[in-house]
Amino acid sequence: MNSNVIVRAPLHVQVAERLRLLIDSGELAPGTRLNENELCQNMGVSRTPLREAIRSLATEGLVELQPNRGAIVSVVSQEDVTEILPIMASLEGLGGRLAAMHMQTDQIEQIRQIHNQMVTHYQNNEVTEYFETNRLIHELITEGSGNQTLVDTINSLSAKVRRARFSAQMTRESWAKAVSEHEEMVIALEARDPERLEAILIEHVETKRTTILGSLQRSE
Amino acid sequence: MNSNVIVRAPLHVQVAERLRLLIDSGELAPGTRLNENELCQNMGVSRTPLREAIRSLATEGLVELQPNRGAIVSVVSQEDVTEILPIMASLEGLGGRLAAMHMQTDQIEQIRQIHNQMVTHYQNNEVTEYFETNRLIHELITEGSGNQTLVDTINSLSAKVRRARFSAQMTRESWAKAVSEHEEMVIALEARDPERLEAILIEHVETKRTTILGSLQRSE
DNA sequence: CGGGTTTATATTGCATACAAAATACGTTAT
DNA sequence: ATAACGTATTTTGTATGCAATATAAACCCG
Repeated sequence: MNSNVIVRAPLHVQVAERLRLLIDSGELAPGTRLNENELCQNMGVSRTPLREAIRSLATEGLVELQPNRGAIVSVVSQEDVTEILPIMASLEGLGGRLAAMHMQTDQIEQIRQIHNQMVTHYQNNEVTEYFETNRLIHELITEGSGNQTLVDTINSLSAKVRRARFSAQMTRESWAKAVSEHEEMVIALEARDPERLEAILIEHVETKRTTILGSLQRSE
Repeated sequence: MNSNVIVRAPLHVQVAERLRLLIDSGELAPGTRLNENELCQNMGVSRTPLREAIRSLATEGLVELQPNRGAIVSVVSQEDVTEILPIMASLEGLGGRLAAMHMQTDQIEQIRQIHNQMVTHYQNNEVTEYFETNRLIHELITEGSGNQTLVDTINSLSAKVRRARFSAQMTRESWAKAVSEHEEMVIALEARDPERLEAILIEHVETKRTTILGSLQRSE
């Protein structure tokens, strides 16, 4: 009998994870060339698993392969974000609708608590903590849909938008609006009102879109 | 000056394409083990590019990696389909809404023509041709959204459902319903009515869901 | 004869080696 | 001085080889 065999993840998976982190943190900025030898030395692996990892990231869309010239960290353009946000709106809306139907009461209570934390961070002007709790709430609602494929799809899209790093600069105004929408979200969830939660989430992403485009305007 | 340089795709890309075809056609059935040596010999390449291709397919979800035991063609379960269809509904709905706003008149006319062909195939009971024209119409509408990310996302999900091969057996009744919904779709598109087209598309995927689940019931 | 253990074989995982292409560099010619 | 060419170096692409793990087979013992 051995039911709990320990299978440590293959190297190429570990490497892919690490690369994902480096890209997500911005340590590997968009447009950066991935030099295989260099990365191999840094991570202490041979080129084979590294290259396998790069191929994976390429199909994920995180890097772009240039034949005979290696891979670069893919750049997320304004157009990309413009394309992605409406999709996110639909999907988050769907997730919210399903969550309002399926979530357990204690799970909803948990979200309420995290939401309250988020509001505190907002009031204290703690941007990083705000974004983190914000992200967590969206994640929990989506997971509350019970639809893993939906969670994966949203995550993959969300990662790209996040990497664009347009969202850092909110105006006081749009930030307030976002928080009030979040308040409404939790209320709709507590009332288990699928249609309402869906509508709010769609509206919420729309707010985000406006914020991002506004920030792009200002930065030109 | 050389603007039309011939860059032939890297081996691992070609191999991935070929594998995708084999899986999609059912030649490599779900659950089949991918033996590296065997495939290498068949395709006349070494293991390195083959393995890179397999990694790509794994992140696409077409195959499943089992550490130290290679890869198997992933099996699309009933649960998977149940998860995917609501997502498809949302996304196709979104695509339709955008398409109704953006598509050119001649593009809409083209869809009308293909639609008429499809109806003929329906009347002549030509199942294969029906499915093909059907698929083409959905593809054209989605592409009409002008949102490439949306097209890609839908295609990736759609591929999985198609691979499940539940949809082959429609009842006369559900087939008729599907055709009539398609008729409404084209009408809404010609009227450039975004909300209506979106609603029909969502309803249409719901019909598909019912059909598939019904076919699953019967096959038990 | 059957269950379990050992041994052999096959298969995957990773590293290295070689080939081809691209980039960088230096030289020459204008 | 600069542009263009050719060579050297780096970097990527592919193949092969070795180690580790899993599967299959043979064997032993009850």
